[in-house]
Amino acid sequence: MNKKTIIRTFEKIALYMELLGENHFKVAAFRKAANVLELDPRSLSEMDDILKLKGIGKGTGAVITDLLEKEESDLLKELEETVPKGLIPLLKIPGLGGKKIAKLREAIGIDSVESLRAACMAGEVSKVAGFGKKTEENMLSEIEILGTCQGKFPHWQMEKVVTFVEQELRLIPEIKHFSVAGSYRRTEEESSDVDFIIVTDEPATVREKLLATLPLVATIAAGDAKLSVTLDLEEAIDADFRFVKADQFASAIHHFTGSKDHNVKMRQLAKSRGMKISEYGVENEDGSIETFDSEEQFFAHFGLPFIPPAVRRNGSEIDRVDELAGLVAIEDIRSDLHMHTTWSDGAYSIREMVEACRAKGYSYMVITDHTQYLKVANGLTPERIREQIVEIRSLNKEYDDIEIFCGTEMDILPDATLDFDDELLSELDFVVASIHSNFSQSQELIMERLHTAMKNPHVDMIAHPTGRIVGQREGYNPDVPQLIQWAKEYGKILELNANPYRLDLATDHLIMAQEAGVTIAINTDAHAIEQLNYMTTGVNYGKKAWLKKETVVNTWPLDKFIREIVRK
DNA sequence: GCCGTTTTCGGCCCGACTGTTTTCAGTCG
Repeated sequence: MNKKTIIRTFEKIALYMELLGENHFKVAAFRKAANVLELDPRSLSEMDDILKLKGIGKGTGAVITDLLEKEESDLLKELEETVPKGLIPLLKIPGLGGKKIAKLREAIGIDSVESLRAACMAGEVSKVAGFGKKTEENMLSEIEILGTCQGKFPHWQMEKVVTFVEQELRLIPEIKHFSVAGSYRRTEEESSDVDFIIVTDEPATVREKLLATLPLVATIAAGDAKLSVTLDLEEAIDADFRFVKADQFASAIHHFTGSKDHNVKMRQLAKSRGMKISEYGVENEDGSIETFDSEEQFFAHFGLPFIPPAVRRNGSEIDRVDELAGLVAIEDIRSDLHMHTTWSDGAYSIREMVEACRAKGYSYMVITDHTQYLKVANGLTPERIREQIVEIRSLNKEYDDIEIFCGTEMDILPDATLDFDDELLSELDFVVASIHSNFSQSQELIMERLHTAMKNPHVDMIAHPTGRIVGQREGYNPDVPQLIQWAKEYGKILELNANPYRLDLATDHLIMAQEAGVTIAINTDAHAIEQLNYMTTGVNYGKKAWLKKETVVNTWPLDKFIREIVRK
């Protein structure tokens, strides 16, 4: 028995109870119990007091005892026997929750999406008390689009949506100010929808203009306080717009940035002090409403420092505010250690990349073009990289405000050898090693390849360690804990690749790496000047893992970088 | 179902919108 199984059992129980239309506090209690275990850093064997945890009581405790003693839960078994499995997808239909599903099941025996579709078409649903013609029609059309809706969209895809919507919003003069909120603002890897806060005194006008100009699949809700639509872009994506007055903005942006758990925790905190948080402000005990000029002031009202959106996750961040000051911030970044030029598959010359990095105020940078194995990327042969070294050394003499290091992004070959020999590697200042081929090899082989790179004394960093593309491919599935252990053992840097397609390593692995004392570099892997801006996304993503400034190599001053990395 | 320096019952975060109702329940974020 392990913790994950217990957590999943609680979640299943909650799901089944929801389908039965159970009291939602009861459902929430099981979800909360799952959450309590999730948040506890200890493994099951390290927890001798699991039944005494806050949030675990008689009912949830009995489930744990069952699982520990006989590997299964009587309660879950009973629920699985009573609740038809076909009901579960019904919860995905917008507008349909536990209560309504329970009612439909009771009244006309609905037990699956298929039977609901049939009942709607036969007009049986509208005969059930509390259901009308409109509900029936809506359900039917929701069932039709159920399969086509993707659900989650990666951050890089959302970025395009956000940019598009922002352009439209700027064209509406009645909008005084706006900001994206929600999971996108928190730099979540994936989002299911996109939220905007709009400051306006004329919500109805703005609403009508948005309805007229945005490409729409459907309008979900349209009131004076909010507009919910499904946008007709490359994919159908839901968007929420909230209309507020200028003085409500700070509270609204906080509220709609979430996360849900962060908000719950903030509200509990407020409540314990006799205050009440809503999206419009903070209500004091005497009923007066306080508003704020900024989110900073909002947090200050509760004696808290500004909590960056990226770290607003499960609520535990509120107990960790003392650590915030030490977290990596974009202002701390002094360099980018991974980028490409026209020498391989980049779009700009070395000089152009240097100028761009100078414009960012970096004090050092590394040019890391691909190596010969990667023919599609015009990878450098030993001869060409030696020429490149000469060019970089000479260019470096022209600048006294930035140090340009000679590096490489060397391929780790499928046969677990490296693309350059040690003699050549020793001529470089910084060596990045990475896998770009044969992703489908066994984990054993993949790890052998990574081990070769790790053991090589000239290699400084492993780039995009898992090879994943968010929402598109899993990568080559390395044993990351083992990789972290090697990084510690051989003193190698692991990368947080800031390209929004990659975000690799992922949050949980970054946490693990930092705990193990492994250094991280946040790099853009830029193939063009604009992509150097990925650094912001990368840093925000790193905050999710509570990466400290000193953990992140490219926040180090130049002399420390030379001392500990280049001359190592 | 869980919790309690307001402690064994009554509340649990809060508000908008919709569709069904004639004052509100359900759903959603």
